[in-house]
Amino acid sequence: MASHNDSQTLQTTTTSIEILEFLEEADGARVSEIADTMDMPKSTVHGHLATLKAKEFVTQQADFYHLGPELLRLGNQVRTREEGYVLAREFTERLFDVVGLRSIFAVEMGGKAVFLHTASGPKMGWTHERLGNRLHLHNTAVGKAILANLPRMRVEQILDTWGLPEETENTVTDRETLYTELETVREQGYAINRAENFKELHGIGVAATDHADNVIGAFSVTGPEHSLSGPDKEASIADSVVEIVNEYELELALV
Amino acid sequence: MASHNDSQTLQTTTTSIEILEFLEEADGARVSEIADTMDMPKSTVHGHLATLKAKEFVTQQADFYHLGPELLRLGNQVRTREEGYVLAREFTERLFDVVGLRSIFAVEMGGKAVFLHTASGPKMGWTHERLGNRLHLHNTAVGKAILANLPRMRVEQILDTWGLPEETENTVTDRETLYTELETVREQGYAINRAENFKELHGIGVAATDHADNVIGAFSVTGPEHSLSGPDKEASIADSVVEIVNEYELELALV
DNA sequence: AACCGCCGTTCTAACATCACGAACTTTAAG
DNA sequence: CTTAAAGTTCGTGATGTTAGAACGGCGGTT
Repeated sequence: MASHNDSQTLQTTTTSIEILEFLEEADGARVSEIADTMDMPKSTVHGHLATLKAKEFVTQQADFYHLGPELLRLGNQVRTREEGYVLAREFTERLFDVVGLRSIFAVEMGGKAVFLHTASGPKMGWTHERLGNRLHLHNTAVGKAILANLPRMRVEQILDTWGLPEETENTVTDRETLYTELETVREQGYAINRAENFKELHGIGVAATDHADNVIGAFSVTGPEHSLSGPDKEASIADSVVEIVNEYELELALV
Repeated sequence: MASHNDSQTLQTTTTSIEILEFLEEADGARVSEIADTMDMPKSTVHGHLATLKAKEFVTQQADFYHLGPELLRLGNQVRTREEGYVLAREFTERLFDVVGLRSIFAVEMGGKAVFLHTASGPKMGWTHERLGNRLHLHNTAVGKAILANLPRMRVEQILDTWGLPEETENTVTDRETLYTELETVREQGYAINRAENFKELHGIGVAATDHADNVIGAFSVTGPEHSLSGPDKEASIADSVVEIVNEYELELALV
């Protein structure tokens, strides 16, 4: 099963992780289901599951395996590593209360935007399952807000790594165009996503920085075009987001 | 480095996971720090980190490694796997609003209580970092509430696995005593923790069940003795918790 | 400015360990 | 009761992992 491996990665660990990822999308599974789908012997799968179970990365309920609590514990550390991350939860909720649109807080990790908090009405569904998801920075509101506050060198590095993949017809795929847009973002204090990442989904994002102007992350609100567009509407919503971010930065400075 | 390993677990995966757990408690680390502490060659550590990084289980910031976003994504699935888990977030908050004491929602996994949601005031601190933590069922309010609603056979199985470790002088360490207490829990509809798990920390827990009386999890409020004790106080707080749980169960049935 | 030391990364060879498939056990179904 | 399907255990051979040394890069020091 070997073959030309990428550089220097351990196969056993890789396989274990792939099993975890399979369990995630399958929402739990049994040994032979995994073995069949991933084309491995049952005994191999069993060995991996036994190991993962010992560390509580998976739990077993009578022949059925699920992702386990230790993943939740470790994953939660990602969200609570920094004071600013924790505080952002409250302000994400507050942002939703004020604007009434799905609100998120995201940070940059490895050149992508990672969702740490989301808030939306109980009936709006699909809020939770996106935590930890990664999106590109060049085609999202949070992403552009963050990029606009990063040193030019870092931005280039990130674009070198990930490029500017076109995900909708509105995606900016040219560096120079992006650079001038980031300039605009710095001037007006907020970034806009006009369905550049997902069809019909618009967003307004604002970056939050600490006392030394280091970016912590960014807040944004998203919704269908009609809920965000119109010059006055856009400006007024952007104002609300900026205001929340200001309060957030203020409170963070006090801690 | 081999030696007498537990049964049939894969060492490579185990090592990778141990590195993750080290990163969790150290709040990030560098290669040689890990190598020193865990007594491994740097090259080995590097190989593990490279693998984990490729899967975004860790992120790298200039020689410094942190837990990565994929852990958050997978961990979050644990919290959102079932409808009832997701709905519980809102009711945990609501419980805190009503009672004003630190509130939690926990479920049973592998015979232990796993924290899925917590709510407390912004200034009460230390709420977040406990998600995913596991506590015993026999010495916590949520745990006893859950046990009281599980079939006797299952309870015995769990006690066989974990025993009844004594964590404070108040911990119930005798099975028969526990069984009679569970009987009381069923009668009065709520469970009490009188500093049986952690010094001076009391709690009141109530289990939530679905239409077929299967336990989904349990809500509880916790605080220092004086905030919960006194016959009338205890009863009135318990009433509040029960009421929240009733509303929760009702809404869950509607979905 | 050059040296030195520390740290991360790459390389290679040896051997421990993991993957595989067959045998065994258990559970469910007909 | 028989048969089937799924989970688990076991042994062996091939592979991938480990360990340690060598390399390269970075920062501090004299």
